[in-house]
Amino acid sequence: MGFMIGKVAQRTGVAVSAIRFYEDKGLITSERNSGGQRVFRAADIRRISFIIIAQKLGFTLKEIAAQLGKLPNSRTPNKKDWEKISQSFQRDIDARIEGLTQLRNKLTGCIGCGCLSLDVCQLYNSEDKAAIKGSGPRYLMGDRPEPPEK
Amino acid sequence: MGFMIGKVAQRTGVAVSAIRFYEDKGLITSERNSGGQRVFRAADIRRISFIIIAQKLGFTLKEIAAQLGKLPNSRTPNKKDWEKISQSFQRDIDARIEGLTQLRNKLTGCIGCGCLSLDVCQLYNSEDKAAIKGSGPRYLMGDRPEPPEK
DNA sequence: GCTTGACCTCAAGTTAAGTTGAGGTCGTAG
DNA sequence: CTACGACCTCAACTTAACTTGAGGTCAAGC
Repeated sequence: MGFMIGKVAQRTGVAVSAIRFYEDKGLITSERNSGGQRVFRAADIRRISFIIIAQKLGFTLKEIAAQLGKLPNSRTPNKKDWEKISQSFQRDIDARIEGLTQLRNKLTGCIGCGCLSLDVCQLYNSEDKAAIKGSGPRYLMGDRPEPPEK
Repeated sequence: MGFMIGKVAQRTGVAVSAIRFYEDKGLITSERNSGGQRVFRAADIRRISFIIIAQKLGFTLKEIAAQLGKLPNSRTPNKKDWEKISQSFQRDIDARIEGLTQLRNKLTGCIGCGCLSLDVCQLYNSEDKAAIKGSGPRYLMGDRPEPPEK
C-alpha cells in the first residue's frame, strides 16, 4: 500500500520532477519496487506538504531539510513530532509579523519623510534583516557590510 | 557635484557591480563625465535605497522597476512623489501581516493536528498565496493547479 | 611622466529550485 | 503479446540577481 510517484504528485500538487528533485536533495526518501520504480508512503506525502508550506514562508530547501532532519527516521513520525516542528514555525511567523510591524512604523518616518539616504535611515541599521527574508541571492543576505561613514 | 560609482556603492552599501547591473536593468540612470565614467546624483542614491528596502519586502527587480517608473523622470522626485510610493508599501506590508496572521492561526489547526494531507488542508486552498511571497521559482508561483481529487 | 587605484565593457560563472528532453524500461489492459 | 501510459536516468536548460574575470582606460599624486 505505497504510492507511485504520479499519485504523490497528484495528491500534493507538486510536479513529478520536483518530487524526484526533493528526493535527490535528501528531503524525502523512497523504496523501490521490483521494477525499480519509486514507492512512497503516506508520511512522505506529509513531508512534501510540509515542504510546500515552509517554502511559502520563505525557507530555502536547505533550511527545510534541516527541519525535516529532526523527524525520526527510524519510525513513522507521529503527531507529537510534527507539532514540535510546527511550533518553530509559529515562532518564525511571529518574528516575521513583529519585523514587518516595525518596518511599517519606520517606513512612515523614513521613506515618507524623504530621509531615504541610508546612512541615516533607521531602516538600514535595523534588526529586521533577519526577520525579513526576501528574494534575491540568499547567500549574500545579511552579509552586507555597514556603510562606512564618509 | 555628482557621485562616482564607488562613492554611491559606499553610501548605499551596494556593490559596484550591482549598481551597474541596476542601471543595465533600467532601475537607475547616470550621466557620463568626459572620460566616460558614470556620474550619479543624490536622487539615484535614494532610488537605490528604495530598491534595497523593496527587495527586503520580497519584490522582484521587475516589480521595483515598475514602482520606480511612477516617479517623474523629467524633474527630481520630491517628497510627495516618494510618499506616494511609500503608501503602496504600507498597503503591501499590511496585506502581508494579515496573511501571516491568518497563516499562523491555521497552522495551529493544521500541521499541529496532523491533518497535513493537502487535499483537506485549509492552508492549501487559502488565499494567502498572493499575500506571501516566498523564495522559489517566482514564475511558477500561484500557477499550481488545484490538486485533482482522486 | 609614470604608477596606482578607480573605472570601463563584455562574457561567463554562480545559486536556488526546478523543468525539459532524450533515450530507454515497466506494467497493465485489451 | 503488444501497445501505451507511467516510470526510469542523466544531462542540459531556465530565471533572478548578481559576481568574477579578462583586458583595457582615466585621473590624481609623487
